Amino acid sequence: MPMTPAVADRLLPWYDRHRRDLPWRAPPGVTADPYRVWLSEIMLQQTTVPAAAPYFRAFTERWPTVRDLAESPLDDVLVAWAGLGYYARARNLHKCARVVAERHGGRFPDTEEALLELPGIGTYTAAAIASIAFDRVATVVDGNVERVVARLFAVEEPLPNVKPTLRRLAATLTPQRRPGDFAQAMMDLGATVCTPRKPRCMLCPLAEGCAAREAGTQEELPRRAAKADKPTRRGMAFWLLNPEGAVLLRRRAEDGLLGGMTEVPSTGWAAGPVPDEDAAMGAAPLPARWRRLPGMVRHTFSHFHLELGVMAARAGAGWQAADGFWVPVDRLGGEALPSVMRKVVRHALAHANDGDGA
DNA sequence: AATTCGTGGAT
DNA sequence: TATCCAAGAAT
Repeated sequence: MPMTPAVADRLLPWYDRHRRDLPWRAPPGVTADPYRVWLSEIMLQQTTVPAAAPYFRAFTERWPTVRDLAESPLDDVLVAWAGLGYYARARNLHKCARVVAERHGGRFPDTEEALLELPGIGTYTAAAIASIAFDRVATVVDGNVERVVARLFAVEEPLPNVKPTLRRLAATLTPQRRPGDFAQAMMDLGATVCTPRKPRCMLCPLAEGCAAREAGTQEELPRRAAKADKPTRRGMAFWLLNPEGAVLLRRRAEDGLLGGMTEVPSTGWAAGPVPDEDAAMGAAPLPARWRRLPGMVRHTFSHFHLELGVMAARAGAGWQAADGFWVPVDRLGGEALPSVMRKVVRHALAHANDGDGA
């Protein structure tokens, strides 16, 4: 068993020496802006630091305060979030900003309990904001902390079932002083030293007393239950270009996969083969001289693979689709196009001149 | 309680 | 190429 009270006493000095300078971090000793802490924590949910950093810079430059964000239309937020994934985060981010602006006077609540009531803020994020922005004693448990704790105590039971146990063990480590720094130190340790593969135990301030290291199981912990394999869904997308050089797009449903985002019209995505050209016609946004482009767009979502065939056609002047809108190809950067749809755009443009596609 | 929800880098 | 997985939340 590690000497739990000593963990923070060893980790905080390590943090003071190795603390990473991340875009959302205030200088040492300076109180963090709760808005920036909140924004970064939402962006970092299931997302790497390198992926989130440029989005964080763009958001804080464009929306310096939570009120600025609250006053912005949701669609602008979705455009800015496009490419970062898990788009419910962006919808909840906007919703949360409005709640904070309208019901909390533009200031984030300063307790875990109150933070938990806000959209998009769960147990992890509430604890992170409370500790980092408000110096509240809170147990912050993310994937890094789970890994560090599982190794420190040599917990053999697999995730995710063992999560409650890991949380209880983490709570025994949480210090009364500098809880925010301790939380960030645990996460930094997990990100840079106690890494998923090849942990650098020689550099670890907690190596002494680490039960997994003593048992030699540090590279095996934490164990994880086997994951279900991803099925493959397929569909056909429709690339329709009008005489002005604009492409037909539409908005996805507000909820569910890619909710509220912009898409190239397509058939549904389902198990089975890519629809043949005749079958796809029934789902085409408009009748036209549709032609199958060579190749396929492949993309992997959180829980399934997608293979998308692409058909292309030219629209006549003045054509309109019931639920679609036209966007000039050179202005697609201003649309809320998720990564999979940017792949479709790239594929269509790449093959636009293979025959009559363009 | 088990599913759903993205993306891209590392290995 | 295939798999893993990263500062999780909502339902």
